[in-house]
Amino acid sequence: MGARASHYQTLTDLPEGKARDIYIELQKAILSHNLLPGVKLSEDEVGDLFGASRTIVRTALQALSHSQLVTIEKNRGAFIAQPSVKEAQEVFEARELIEPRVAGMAAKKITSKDIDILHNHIEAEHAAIAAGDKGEALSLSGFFHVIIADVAEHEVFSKIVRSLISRSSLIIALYWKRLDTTCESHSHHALLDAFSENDAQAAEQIMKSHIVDLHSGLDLKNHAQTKQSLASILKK
Amino acid sequence: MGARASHYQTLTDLPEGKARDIYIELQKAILSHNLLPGVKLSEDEVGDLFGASRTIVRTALQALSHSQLVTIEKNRGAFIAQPSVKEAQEVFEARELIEPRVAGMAAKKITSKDIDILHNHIEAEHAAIAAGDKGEALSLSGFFHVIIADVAEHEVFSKIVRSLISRSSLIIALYWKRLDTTCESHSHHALLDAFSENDAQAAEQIMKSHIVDLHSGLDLKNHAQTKQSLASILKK
DNA sequence: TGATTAAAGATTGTATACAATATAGAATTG
DNA sequence: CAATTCTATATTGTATACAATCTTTAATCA
Repeated sequence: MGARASHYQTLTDLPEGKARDIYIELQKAILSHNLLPGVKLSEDEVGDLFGASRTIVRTALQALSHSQLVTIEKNRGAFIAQPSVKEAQEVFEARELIEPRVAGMAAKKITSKDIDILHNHIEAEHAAIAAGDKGEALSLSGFFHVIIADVAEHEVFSKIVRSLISRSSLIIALYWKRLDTTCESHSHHALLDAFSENDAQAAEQIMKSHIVDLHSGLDLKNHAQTKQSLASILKK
Repeated sequence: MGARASHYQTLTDLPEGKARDIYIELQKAILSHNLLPGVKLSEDEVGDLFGASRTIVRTALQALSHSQLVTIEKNRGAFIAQPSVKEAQEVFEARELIEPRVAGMAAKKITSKDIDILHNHIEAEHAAIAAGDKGEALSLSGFFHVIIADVAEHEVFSKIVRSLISRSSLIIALYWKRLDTTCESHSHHALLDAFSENDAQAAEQIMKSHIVDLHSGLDLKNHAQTKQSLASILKK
């Protein structure tokens, strides 16, 4: 449970300060589907919302743009990114290559403390589902993968995985076709078992099929372009 | 030959304008080892050099920071990044996983026009070596890998590869131990052969051992921290 | 002399004013 | 009435002024 908050942190290298705070808040809203693809992030609006000047807001928005969660169009402004079908394919192809390797590395290094964290994480996910908070559940299920990358203690892979998972959240917002988001828990439990036994090969295998399964849950024909307002939602 | 310039472009999503120009110029200087790890990039100095205001310079520096070519320290400024030994290891481990896959994909999609481009690229590399321009030669040899990623037509992998190769340039500046930088040409030629025959497996295999070989050319014990001035060099 | 402190200078952090551009609405024209 | 042009408004792009912080130098003290 307590481990969750910390995982919103590190997609960005922004130094501490308001810009970083804004980055993290917006990221949180995006990953939990409170801000949907296509929504405009006006500099003034964001600035008013967080009590920051446009200078600061721009720093945060540019950082989000570099993380590919936001698209900045010249003279038009910043919008929540809308990954194309091709990008969606590619992101999951990349995950299918990289995350199994990372899971294997994690299996070799994992400690009992890490296993506890992952276990608690799964429980938090269940709690969120029980509470009907789909966005939070989705966000948690993504961070499960991030924690694994952290366990592997490989910063380069970890950053790549973070980026791919963030983008997956946008992709899921646009293209997810299944009604149940809970089906994944099975894979996550299976992973946990493999980790407990330090079985790198099994972890790798399970992760691979887990991601293939997620990939197959996308409907990559539908183009669901969205549009909606901002301030109302962010003020949780 | 003509293909070269275009490959300095796309590590950044910066919209066209001065900030992007500055980004590209600084990147060029970094990748050709005209700006070495540790060098400070003062906002005023860069601004004077390019005739831009600090606002613009900061945009460029922040973008470079997100590409991990530059490190920004709060209240201290921007410096050319100095990858640690651990980061160096990790970057090459990532390359060993990702680039062979990308090479395999490229082998399946490559056209005769692409092969010409790669061929010309190798010749340009030779020419640079003959002209004694080591920095240019190194830069070109990195971009060889980027071109392959572009041939694979996989933007997600391509961006990752670009990022890893850029960082490799910094790593080589700090840790390269061999005297000959030309040894690689053999691998590049071998790759070209595999591509010509659309032999994905061979391409994958050759790329893997090529990167392992590059990795082994690093001395990951020495810490060579550098320091030097700026404006003199950038004014080519 | 060596170390510590204090002041001066230089550099980055932030807010804001103004310019350039895009957007939305009104007026005009066929 | 539809389409287009024009005008007013709102939004982003950029430069600059001022504040906060760090760095360097000088001065002080043991």
